[in-house]
Amino acid sequence: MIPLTDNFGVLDRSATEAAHRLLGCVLERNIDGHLARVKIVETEAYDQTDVASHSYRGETTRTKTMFGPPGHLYVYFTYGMHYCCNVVTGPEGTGAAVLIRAAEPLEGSDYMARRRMREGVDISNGPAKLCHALGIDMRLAGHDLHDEPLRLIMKPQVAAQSITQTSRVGITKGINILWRFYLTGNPYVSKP
DNA sequence: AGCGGGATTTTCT
DNA sequence: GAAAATCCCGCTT
Repeated sequence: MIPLTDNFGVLDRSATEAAHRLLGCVLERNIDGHLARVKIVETEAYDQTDVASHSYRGETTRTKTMFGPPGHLYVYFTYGMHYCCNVVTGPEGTGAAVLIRAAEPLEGSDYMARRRMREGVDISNGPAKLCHALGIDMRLAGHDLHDEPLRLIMKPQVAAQSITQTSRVGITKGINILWRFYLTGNPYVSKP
């Protein structure tokens, strides 16, 4: 049954607002007969006005998903071996997206630990670790997060007082803006 | 606990 | 040709 209101509507906002709202939301991955569920605990915002963003120089083959509708998945391959995933936000056409940097396993942690060949926080305390744990690669590039096998389940907004806001990680440009958000004290945050 | 380098490929200068 | 929205291993304190 189709819900009366599409709760993905909150993603049709600026990347920074959406980055707030995505904290505490759940990613549900169906893979290989397993169900893996994780809670998002760390995010970063990017948009076309931002020198650190892949969308800064406009739409390209690589970044076209970022300029598409909110609620789809922008996946990129980096450092020759890692994948990272972003949720596209709004307004559509502005090249805005939120990097999912870390998440806390809720279900299927044994399966994810096996994929990662690691245990505990090392399962998913980083953007490439999370993608490895959930089996996210270019096959899911542009995927609509309403649909199987990877769904985003929106949750109520987390209280502002439990969110820490800092500079983003791993970039050399745009370090002056505080577009990284995480759940204060959560052990799965990549770099507290 | 902290630093340095290697892996490995896409993208831009 | 070099940097990159990273991770892992090994060496040094």
